[in-house]
Amino acid sequence: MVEPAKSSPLSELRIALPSLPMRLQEVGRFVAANDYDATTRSMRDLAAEAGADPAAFTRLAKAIGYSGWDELRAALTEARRPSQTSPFSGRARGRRPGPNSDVALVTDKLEAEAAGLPRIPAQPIAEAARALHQAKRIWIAGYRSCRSVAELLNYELRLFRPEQVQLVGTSGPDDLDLGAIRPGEAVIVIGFLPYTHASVRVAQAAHRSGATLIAIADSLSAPMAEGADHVLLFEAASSPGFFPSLTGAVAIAQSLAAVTFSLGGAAAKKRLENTEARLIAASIYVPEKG
Amino acid sequence: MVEPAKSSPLSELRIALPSLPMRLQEVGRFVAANDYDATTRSMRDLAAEAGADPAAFTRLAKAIGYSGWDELRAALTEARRPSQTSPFSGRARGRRPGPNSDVALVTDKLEAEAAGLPRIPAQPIAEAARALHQAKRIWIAGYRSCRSVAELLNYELRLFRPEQVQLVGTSGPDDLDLGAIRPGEAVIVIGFLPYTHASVRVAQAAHRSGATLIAIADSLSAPMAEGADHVLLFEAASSPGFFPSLTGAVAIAQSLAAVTFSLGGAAAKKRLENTEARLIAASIYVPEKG
DNA sequence: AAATTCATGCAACAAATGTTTCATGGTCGA
DNA sequence: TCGACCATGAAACATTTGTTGCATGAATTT
Repeated sequence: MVEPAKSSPLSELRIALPSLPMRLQEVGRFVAANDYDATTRSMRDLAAEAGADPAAFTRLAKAIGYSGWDELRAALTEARRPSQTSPFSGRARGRRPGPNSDVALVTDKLEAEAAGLPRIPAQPIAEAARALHQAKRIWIAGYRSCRSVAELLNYELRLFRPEQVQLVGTSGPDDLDLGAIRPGEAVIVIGFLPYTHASVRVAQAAHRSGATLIAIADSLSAPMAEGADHVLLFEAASSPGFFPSLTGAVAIAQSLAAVTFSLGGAAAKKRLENTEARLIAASIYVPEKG
Repeated sequence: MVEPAKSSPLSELRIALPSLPMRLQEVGRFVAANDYDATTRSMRDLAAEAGADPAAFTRLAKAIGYSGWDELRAALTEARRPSQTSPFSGRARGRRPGPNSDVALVTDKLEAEAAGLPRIPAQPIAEAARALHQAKRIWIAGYRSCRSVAELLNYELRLFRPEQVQLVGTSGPDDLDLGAIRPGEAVIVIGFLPYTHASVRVAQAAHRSGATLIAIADSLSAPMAEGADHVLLFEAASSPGFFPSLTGAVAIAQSLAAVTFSLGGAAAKKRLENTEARLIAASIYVPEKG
């Protein structure tokens, strides 16, 4: 089974979709949107639900290069087969470059990261959220790869606390912000090995100014976790690959935002709704189609 | 006879298993071990593989309380349906404010997101990575909450392909970049519901210019996924909380970067080492203590 | 305007599906 | 040992499945 790694039937479908007759497009979209039902229920059954002719399914399959609906369905079924977590397929060293080694790498990575998430301690997150809830103002700092996490947190918190959340270093050099930190405010610093000087400086400034310091880090001994009121730990090195994993940090950030929102109660909800209404009014988003 | 309150059909099966005739036990074990095939392939097909009589499957279904094999199969398929909300999500609704409810929210969120990661299709990621590997240049676009993912991807790819990766909209308005996209280049667009007009415009520009379009999205029917050469799906709505989850998107982004790096071979490794050496020389990082 | 191609729904077809019946062979109890 | 019972496989059954030929109507070309 050294197959040349045929691409997924769904992507074949999607590529061929625009060049198909209208009815076949319709059916094709239905299959793409309900591919699980496509693998389990019968063709006629699907046709009834899609409001189309059963023959259209056969024609669709042939149009994208299969001998018939049965063959397409078989391909979809294989594509959906749950990843066999065989102990041998895993991290067996001596992975040779080949069409399937990349897929194995991805599967390993996803599984490892999924395994890491439930190990994240929940209680400190809830406590940190309470601290955020009480803070008059929230500063967020993250550098290099962690900047993305900082921005995500900044974005989500601003949805319902627009005036009170600020990313460190957006309006000028970091130092301007560092001097502005006051007691009663909260500072979130995100970082993992190797730690940047910049993040450590933010943490120290927060500590000195008497603000609440929340560190999202990969270790209790991380320099920005020193003197922190809350340390939220994630596993950065748990997954294979050339780069430490940020999935855990993102999950923490989102949980933190979710709990803080939940603590905000009706007021937070109202402010979120206002923000969304404003975005819709500015036609930032594509209108949903029925 | 106290029925176990109709839990999963698989556990019903396991419970009734010991009290069944030998052949039915055999078949039952086969079904339990191959429940995915049980939902997709035909009864006779399974019988052939299990080395049993087709009738045994019908008898097994009746023996554990179903009207026939069809009904058992239907129950199995429903139990396996992917978009199924996790059994924990029921807690989310009737949650009362209390000291532990926040912790429960965090736990639920982390569990739900962990469950979503292995469901991410791995193959399309590997294929998209191959496309990135061959691309002369890589553009990355993401707006609003997805900007953080875009920046993460940008950061990681730049570690080993510094001159060839560019975030859309960093050096002026987006439109400047859109006109610069050429065939042979690759464009990555990240987005989920509600979709921003900006992301759709980038996708369309990529498509028009003949570049390879890679969409990281929550649905095949996302507007920026139309005409895309690769669509990488994640579940944005799978987890409780006020905001869709980006964990899946981040995991995809990191896997994509990892595989692309792996495809880059020795050259990529060398360039990554150079980059790191430069960062250390500039003393960006805090030196590790022994 | 006529001819042609093509998309599409309907209906008939052969093949495959799940179920049931029947004959067989084995086991247990009287 | 005989008879009742049950598990089991093979074959026959009605049903459902995927497919294909055909007629219709719209769109495109000549």
